[in-house]
Amino acid sequence: MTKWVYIREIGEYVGQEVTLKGWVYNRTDKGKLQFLVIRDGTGFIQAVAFQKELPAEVFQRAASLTQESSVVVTGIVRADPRAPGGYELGITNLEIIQLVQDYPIALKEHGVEFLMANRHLWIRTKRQHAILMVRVEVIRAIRDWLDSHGFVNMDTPILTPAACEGTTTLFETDYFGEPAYLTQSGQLYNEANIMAFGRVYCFGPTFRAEKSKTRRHLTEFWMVEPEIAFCDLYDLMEVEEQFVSYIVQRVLERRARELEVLERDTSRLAKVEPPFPRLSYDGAVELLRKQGFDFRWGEDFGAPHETAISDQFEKPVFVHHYPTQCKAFYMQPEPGRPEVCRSVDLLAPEGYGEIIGGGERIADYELLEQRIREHNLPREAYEWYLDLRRYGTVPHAGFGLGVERTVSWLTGIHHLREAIPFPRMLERIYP
RNA sequence: UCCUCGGUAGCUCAACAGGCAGAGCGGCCGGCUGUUAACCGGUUGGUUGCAGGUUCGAGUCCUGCCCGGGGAGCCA
Repeated sequence: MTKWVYIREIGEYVGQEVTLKGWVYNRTDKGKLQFLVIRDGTGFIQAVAFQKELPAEVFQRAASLTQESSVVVTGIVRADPRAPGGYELGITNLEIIQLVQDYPIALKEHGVEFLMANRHLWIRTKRQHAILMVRVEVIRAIRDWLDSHGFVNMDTPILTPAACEGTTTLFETDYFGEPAYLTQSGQLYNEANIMAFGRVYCFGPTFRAEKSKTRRHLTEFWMVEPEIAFCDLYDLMEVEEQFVSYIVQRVLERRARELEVLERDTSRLAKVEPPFPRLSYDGAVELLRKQGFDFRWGEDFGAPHETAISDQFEKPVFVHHYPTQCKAFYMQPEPGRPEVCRSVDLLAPEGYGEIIGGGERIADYELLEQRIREHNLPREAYEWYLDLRRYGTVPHAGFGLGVERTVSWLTGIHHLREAIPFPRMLERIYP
């Protein structure tokens, strides 16, 4: 029995006979010569079967293979410039685990509806595999950077008793006869956690029952939310630009092959290093008006506005000091100018929009209590949150980074439904 | 919720002004020792989203419904 190896490490076995276990991605029939593309989850490799060099039944099996049939292939690894990837396997034996009939997805063009209905199979294709491996790297980079910069992972509940931010729609569920809601953010709990642990982050799925039907929205998406005690708006922006730059450079370094499969132009990504440009909301409004937008001060930016702003910069751009009225109740107002608050969003280049939202939180008990009243929030649900300002309050800040939007930007894909294995969207919960 | 585009073979799409429902891919059969979503020849394949209506005749026109794409608002 020859050694079972993974395609990822095939280059280490040139000249040796090895065994691969995987699936037939495609077959090209040349009569007395068969080209098989085998995938095993770690990569793709061409395997070649010559009729002359094989027992008749082995060649016959190779010639009978259909797309996505599961196989165990043994052969000699050789470097060959004619093979995609530079290596190929000269087949010496082949066992079929299952011969597949009528695999639905051809390696041709398909429509969105068909592909989404077959998402469980679509993820096997090269392009989807590459996108999801970039996602893997983004998530690893997030954890590595935070873990090595004094943050501790302190996860927050998914089932919550009340809205974190009262405005957006919540998914309601039954909690032993009481209504409970799927979380929209772990931030409020993070604020409790920093008073115990200093620097924390939570990382998990987030749910928004918004009836949004755009390329930038999912109803279930993943968000990492760091929160820092003794931190103001300006400290926060420095953390964010270090963090995002690390993620980008790490993906460029370790997922170059995947970005090549995706034909991503990486020249702009390579420039993503601190510092990022900083633009106040006032400055952004001025910039928009210069470009001919009829924009009223006090409104939040829509997608076309975000794109117009980020197009002016090569790197991601911070927009800070939004009007207090368009941000959440806990945002710290700017001293001496209460109509704006110490919030900051990070807009990705190339039209990928807001990937981070965050800011400095209100530390003062009286002011926070007043805001809860102004926003008509149920006081009793926030009693524990007010305790954080009663017992040792400190200036603090935090942010949330959307994983799928970040992956979409880095991979250059058009729609973020491809940035998660099984997207949950409006009117779609299958498969 | 609103605006907009669409639904025809397993898939991607044609079908003029209402007049025999077609092609490519896939599948199947045959050919080829260097293919890269191979190529060549043959062949198979249809409740035109659903329900009504107009008409000698409807994929095509009308009404309602269902499903999907793109966008807006809101947000990461």
